[in-house]
Amino acid sequence: MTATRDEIFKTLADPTRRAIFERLCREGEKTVSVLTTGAGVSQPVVSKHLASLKRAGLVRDRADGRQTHYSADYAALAPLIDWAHEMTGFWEKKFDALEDLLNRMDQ
Amino acid sequence: MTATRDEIFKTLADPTRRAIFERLCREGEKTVSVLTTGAGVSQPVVSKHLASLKRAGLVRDRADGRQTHYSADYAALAPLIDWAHEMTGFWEKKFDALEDLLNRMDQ
DNA sequence: CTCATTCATAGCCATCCGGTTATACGTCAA
DNA sequence: TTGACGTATAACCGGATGGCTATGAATGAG
Repeated sequence: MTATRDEIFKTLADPTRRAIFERLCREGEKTVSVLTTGAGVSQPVVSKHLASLKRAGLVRDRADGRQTHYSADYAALAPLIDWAHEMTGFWEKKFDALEDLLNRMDQ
Repeated sequence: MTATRDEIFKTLADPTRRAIFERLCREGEKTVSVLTTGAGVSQPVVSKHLASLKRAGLVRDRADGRQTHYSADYAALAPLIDWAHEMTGFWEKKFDALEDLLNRMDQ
């Protein structure tokens, strides 16, 4: 369930897979056949990528007769955003420390 | 120079490489030999990862005698953050659209 | 029932990639 | 100059992975 940061990064690293996820984000719920048109790869490949995305918690699937509807799970991006903000946060800390130092030197 | 989003994702996908970047973010500038201690891999591997990070614009290097100092370039994370926010943004738009629809049905 | 449709899985292959050791290159010390 | 040190590169290897085709499984249509 709780996808690791590593899984999320690895899953989004592939351009084809990221494009599928991006399309689900932009256009909402889509079936596999619809996603296959315009994906540039065969249907089995799309299914495999969707399975990866699901494993990483990035998409949900909903069975409906013989077709499966996939949709993006936006909340799954939170760990990625948090990590990035944490990393840039270290920079701000250093900047603050420098500022403090300069202020102290000023006095 | 301007690293593509794909390069950034691919570069950060590897755990070892991401750990090196993370350490540079947390602890600031470090030499290759220092980074090698605790990296869990050999020095050539660290050098190769640093070259990848540099290619993606995630780190800078500074030559100093026979050692090379590497440091994180925090600004390089911006495309990643922007992309993630854009993706979640589509969700908010849909939410707003739903809200609008409900409001209109209410009238 | 029969056949088409939709999707997932299996099996295969080529390529990529992260790891290794060996080595070359440049720099500082003696 | 000689040798030790720090780093980058070369050559190589095994495993992971993204693509394909073929096929199976389940459902809907006729």
